Amino acid sequence: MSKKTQGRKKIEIKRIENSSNKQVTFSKRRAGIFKKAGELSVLCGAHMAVIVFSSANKVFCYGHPDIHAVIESYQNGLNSVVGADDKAQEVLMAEYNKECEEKHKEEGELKKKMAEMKAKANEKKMMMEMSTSGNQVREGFWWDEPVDLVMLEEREREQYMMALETLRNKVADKAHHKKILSGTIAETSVPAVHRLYHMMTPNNCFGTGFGDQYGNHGFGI
Amino acid sequence: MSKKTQGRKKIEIKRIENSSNKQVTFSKRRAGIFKKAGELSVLCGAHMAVIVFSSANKVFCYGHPDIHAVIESYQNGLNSVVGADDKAQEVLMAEYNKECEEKHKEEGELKKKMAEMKAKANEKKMMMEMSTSGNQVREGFWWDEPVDLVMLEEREREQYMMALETLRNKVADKAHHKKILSGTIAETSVPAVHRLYHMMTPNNCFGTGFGDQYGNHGFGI
DNA sequence: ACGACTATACTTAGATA
DNA sequence: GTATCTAAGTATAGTCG
Repeated sequence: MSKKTQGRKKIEIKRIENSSNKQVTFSKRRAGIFKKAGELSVLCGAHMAVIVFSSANKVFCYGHPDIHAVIESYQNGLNSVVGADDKAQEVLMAEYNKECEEKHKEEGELKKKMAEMKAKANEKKMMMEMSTSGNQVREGFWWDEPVDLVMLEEREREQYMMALETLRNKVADKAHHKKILSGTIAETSVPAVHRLYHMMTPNNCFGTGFGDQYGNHGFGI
Repeated sequence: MSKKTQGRKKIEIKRIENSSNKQVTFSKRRAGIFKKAGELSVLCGAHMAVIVFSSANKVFCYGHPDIHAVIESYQNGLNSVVGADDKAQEVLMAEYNKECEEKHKEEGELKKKMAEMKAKANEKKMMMEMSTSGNQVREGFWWDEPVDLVMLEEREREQYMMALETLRNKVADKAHHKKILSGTIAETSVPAVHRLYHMMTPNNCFGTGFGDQYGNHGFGI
């Protein structure tokens, strides 16, 4: 019998012109990279940040242990702790890493709670979509899709933000960590953007995305 | 005849305890991620930034079309251009993307020049290493290894910095782009770090790393 | 547009030098 | 610390529902 598919074909690494093909490839490969990033973080304890803007300017990101902290470290070269000598820095870093590990464990619980809240939001979103269009309902994982905070009831939204903030502050809100990490949650570092929403990726990702409440690939700024 | 190797074994995704094993895995997988990132950028025209800190706090990064611009976009949500309406923003973004493409082409030439300069630096580095130790000479690609600017003659170093800055400013140094991108090259955003050096990864990466001139995995800042 | 499938291309763990 | 090799593990291009 003949083969069911041709299987994977070799492709040249150059701009994909076919737009829908490009969109599919983007989704698949983005997911692949985030998975790899997560694995590297876990396997090697590497701190890292990945930010991806789709060609439609939608943002996706991954960070371990905390994307903002990683970016800040990158930008400051951990310079905010200058003054201490190398040994002191080493000690600080050891403590910091230890706490990151602890935080890692706590994520499990928080993720569950967040997942529940997201589920609620997604239900509402589904219902809205069904009532506004004939499109099929999304079935992907919650973390693959930005979730509109707008969709959450005010109180649920607050809970969600709290959960995020708590998680973030678990590590950040300590005297010496305040020197390494600064700012609180996204609102302070990502000011006044209309149609702001938050998204998460599988592991430890606190990112910020821009788009409209319909999930369009609109010009999301 | 028996098999030469066992081949790849399945591993659990959990912290690798064996330190040298971890180091090897880190290098391999980091390279893998950067390659994937480069492919995603090219295939889908995605703007992206990847920052990785090794557990020894060495930094590696990748950015397309410009890591600093991507980070800034992420942090600001392109907010610096607020005031304009959506349509105007769309036009700006189209222009911006177009210029990114142009810049992309110019990179070819600049890369050659930089490669030459790097080659000089590497020669010197090799000679130093040979005279100070019996270690074998590095044979990897120049972009895989941070290069000490210290190793460059003052004038060459200046050329190198100029090349980087020119490239960066090709896009950044326009009236409306000044609103989107800001700052110049690393020195301004990564202040006074001892033993500062620059590194590049295969595609369009302008990053900054911290370490000593011997490439040690010291506590790098 | 998205998910499942599957043959194939690609990545990589472990061993070795 | 790195480079290379190979078998086996994974990611994914194209296709179909």
